Amino acid sequence: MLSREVLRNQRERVIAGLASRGVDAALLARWQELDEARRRTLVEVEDRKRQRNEASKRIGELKRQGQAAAGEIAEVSQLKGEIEALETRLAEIDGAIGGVELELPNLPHASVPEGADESANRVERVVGEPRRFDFAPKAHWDLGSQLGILDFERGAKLAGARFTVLAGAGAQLERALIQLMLDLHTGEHGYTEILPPFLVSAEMLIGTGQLPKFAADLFRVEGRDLYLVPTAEVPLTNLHRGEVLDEAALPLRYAAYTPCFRAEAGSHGRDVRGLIRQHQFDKVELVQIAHPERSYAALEELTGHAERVLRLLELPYRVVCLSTGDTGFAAAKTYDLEVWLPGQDAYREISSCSNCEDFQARRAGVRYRTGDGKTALVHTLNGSALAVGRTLIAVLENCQQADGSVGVPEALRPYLGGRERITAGDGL
RNA sequence: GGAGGGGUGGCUGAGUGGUCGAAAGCGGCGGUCUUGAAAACCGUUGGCCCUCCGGGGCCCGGGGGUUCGAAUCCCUCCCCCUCCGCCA
Repeated sequence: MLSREVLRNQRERVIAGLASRGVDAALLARWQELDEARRRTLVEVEDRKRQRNEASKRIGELKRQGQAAAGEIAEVSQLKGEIEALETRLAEIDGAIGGVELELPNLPHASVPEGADESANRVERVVGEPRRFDFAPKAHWDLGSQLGILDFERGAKLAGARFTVLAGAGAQLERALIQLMLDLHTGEHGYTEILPPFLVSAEMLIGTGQLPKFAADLFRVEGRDLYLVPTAEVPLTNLHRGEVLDEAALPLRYAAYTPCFRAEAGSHGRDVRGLIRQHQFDKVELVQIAHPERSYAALEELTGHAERVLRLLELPYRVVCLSTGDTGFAAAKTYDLEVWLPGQDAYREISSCSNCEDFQARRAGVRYRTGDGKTALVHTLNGSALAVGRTLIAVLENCQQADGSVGVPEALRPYLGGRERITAGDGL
């Protein structure tokens, strides 16, 4: 949510920012109309209430003195009707303006490249060099199937398309990656590990911005106000919902492993093969709740923490700053980490690190107390570090050998009982 | 799933229809005293919204109702606690 103060008083910035993200200008005009109506009505209803309160007070005094108060009672009765009507109107306006506000995306940071889609994204740096193969590298779906560690058929049998079974060394590799990432972030990067609920209420999803706009991407539990988490960002960012935090405690850093569940109604036909786009995948997520003055430094730091995993695994990647049109709903600035996948001869997204500034904090009511005793909204950041399924893909494709086996990266071996190689027969 | 008891300010806790945004204590902040600190004493101490910057409105778990008037009465939802049942 954008602040009403900004929406009212920084018109040009808001118009330009929303336009660069492809938001219809009519939505903003509608907001302005509602805001004016709301304030008019509020002043009116509050004036009536003041009159009513004064009259009620007089009634109390008169009654205590044993005097009649018929005139005052009639006055209040009259005011009551007026107040009711005004409050009904105010509630309608509030509902409407709140609805508009929940649909408005965050404004992009000044450093974000302008553009309608990913073609305008800016490559910040390229790290590591794609390995040269002296054989034709396979895609992970062939590699994994042949090793018996990825079973797409049985995944589909159990739950349908976009579900996969990991078996044997595949399942162990997934678990090892999770462990490696959590150990790194908690041990070296100062994050507190959290194991949150995997189901959350609609309120939490409104807090982080998935609802009300993107309900179609979520799995909902039938008959309940509960959703499967699409990312641990949701429970982690909402962890301090409604709280006033101690300024000295900032930034708070949280890391969590969760499975993530995405219905992704709009993705039919994209990445249908392999593990890239699944209804269920594992992710280790980082969240920082930061002081507003230090949130952009925190974004660089957090992105570095995600990169650290790729470096440890010796996977080539690049860092991309998303353009205004490609940046997600809640974010002001996002870096994507794209890992090199030799099987697809392309860089593919493996992490997304965002500064949401106060956009989510306003929705979720996360504040801190300032030096002068006031409260102010925190800034929230989140990043995948990393998407585990895609990391597994990257390991398989980058570390594959001519004979179809896969070498285990050095850093991962302690988590796999010293195993150096995955070969046929290590799965189903 | 069944039975009962509760949700009041940073915390403990009083308040059962009117001057209650709310006693008291603790904590916090400021001051007096002190070489300094503690103790003692005095004062102060919630949030949100609107504003013609004078002020005004709202908030006692959420929502609704009764009433001229609700922290207080009624309905409903949520959460917490105790006991029983079930269960990993």
